[in-house]
Amino acid sequence: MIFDRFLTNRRGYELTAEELRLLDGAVSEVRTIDARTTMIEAGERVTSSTLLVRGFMSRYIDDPAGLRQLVAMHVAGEFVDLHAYPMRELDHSIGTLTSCEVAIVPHDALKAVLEGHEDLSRKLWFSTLLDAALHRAWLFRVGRLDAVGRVAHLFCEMNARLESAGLSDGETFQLPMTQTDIAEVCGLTPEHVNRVLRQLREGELCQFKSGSVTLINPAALARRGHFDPNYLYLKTAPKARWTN
Amino acid sequence: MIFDRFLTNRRGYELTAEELRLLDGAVSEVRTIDARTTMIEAGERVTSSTLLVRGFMSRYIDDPAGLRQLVAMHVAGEFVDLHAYPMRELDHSIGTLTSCEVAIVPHDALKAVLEGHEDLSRKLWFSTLLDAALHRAWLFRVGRLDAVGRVAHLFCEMNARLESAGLSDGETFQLPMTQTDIAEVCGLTPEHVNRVLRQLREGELCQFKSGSVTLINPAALARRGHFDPNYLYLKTAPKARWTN
DNA sequence: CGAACGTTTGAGATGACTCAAGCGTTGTGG
DNA sequence: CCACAACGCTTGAGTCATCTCAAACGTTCG
Repeated sequence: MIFDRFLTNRRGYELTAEELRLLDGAVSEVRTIDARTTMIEAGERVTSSTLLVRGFMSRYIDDPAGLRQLVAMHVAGEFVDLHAYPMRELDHSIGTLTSCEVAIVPHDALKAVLEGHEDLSRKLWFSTLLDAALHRAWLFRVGRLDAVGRVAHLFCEMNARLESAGLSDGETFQLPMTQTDIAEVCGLTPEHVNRVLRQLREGELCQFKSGSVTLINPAALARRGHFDPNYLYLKTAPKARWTN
Repeated sequence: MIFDRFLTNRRGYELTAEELRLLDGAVSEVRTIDARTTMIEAGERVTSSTLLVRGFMSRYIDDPAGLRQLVAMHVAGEFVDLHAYPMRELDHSIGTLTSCEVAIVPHDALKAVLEGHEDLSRKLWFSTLLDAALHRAWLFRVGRLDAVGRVAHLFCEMNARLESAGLSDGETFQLPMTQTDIAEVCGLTPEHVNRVLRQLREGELCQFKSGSVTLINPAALARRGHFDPNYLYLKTAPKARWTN
């Protein structure tokens, strides 16, 4: 069941068995993509969307001047570019961080499946708006938090999302990003991210080492990052108690 | 015709006369809201969406610590919170900048109208994803540009959007924001915005005075703000030639 | 073994912030 | 109709967070 993890633990949007079957039936192909590969280039016309089955992907805006800003991270179970279905072409690029397994859903097949299934359509619509909600939280992060707060916020978010996907125990999880990736998420320089990580470690809030995060004091980390998981629309809050 | 301006000048998404009629028919009420009023508080359950007919609105995230980050600006002709239709409750607040005229579209009525109208549904879906594309561009702005670049980018975007709405001649337009509003969009302090505006004026790029922007050198301003209007999905590019 | 890449650390520069004060405008109530 | 409060704008001085540039180190992989 390819779509097994899709929209699990989301308030009122979980798929029925029938809907799961429909989406699985729309998959044309499952394939593997190497790590650090561009899957879709900004401006490309797209005729299928991609469900991430295993691995980590990111979406990013590249500037002619060479500036890069990550605008989204994706974990297993998420639709990476479902927004390409209504939009047809993308304003940003999409690539893998790790080696990834992805399921391809042609837009023709998707259209056929959605015909007459208004509930499922709304759930898919919702899932693209969830990404928008994350964009907003990311805006708050880079617009209003200091460097330590930004990284703390990112780690809290990834923990919550990975926990929902069954990929974090609420304490330790794989996050295969380089310090440069973190910098491109947080609007910082890689050097400064390095110093920030040391501060988080020395402050005994969390540890980041070779693509793996350990939360030492999750509540304090959440406080430091002004993190409130509400924007994730989860049914059950992350295990770690965020509110104090 | 309330929806007259909705999705005009968007590549391949303009409404047919029939669709326009359908949407207009779903409006339950048109009313006026005072300036500087909160229309929807974050976390509220919402059962209708709002088309902005006249005026300026903003969406923002407020933090318990008092930090505020604007995540969207809205101009006449835009659906301010159509995403509330699939999402049911919002992760952010919505308020007016100026006095506004808004059209209320109850979700029941909307649902009835969309039943069987897959094309219109996709256009509405698209319009919510357009907001997400703007979020991404805003992320690039605050994550990767310096203060002057951020304000320049904002002015370029607002010019392009207002031009599409028939509210900018490509040179001068109303933008009824305070310097504090601009700061809350750009992730800056109001004092620094003041200095940035002086720099833009003295560099003869643009002028901002009592809620009105005048572009003096639009091409140079766009360059300074690394502005590329592609993410707006416009059919016709803004009048000012952005590419040098 | 060497190249490429990611991480770590340092020193110095600087852009943006903080705090503080003064000015102009607007709206309002006495 | 004036006075004053509230608000937004402007400017200055000093501080600090983050950046830039540079170098060195570790690890991985061909």
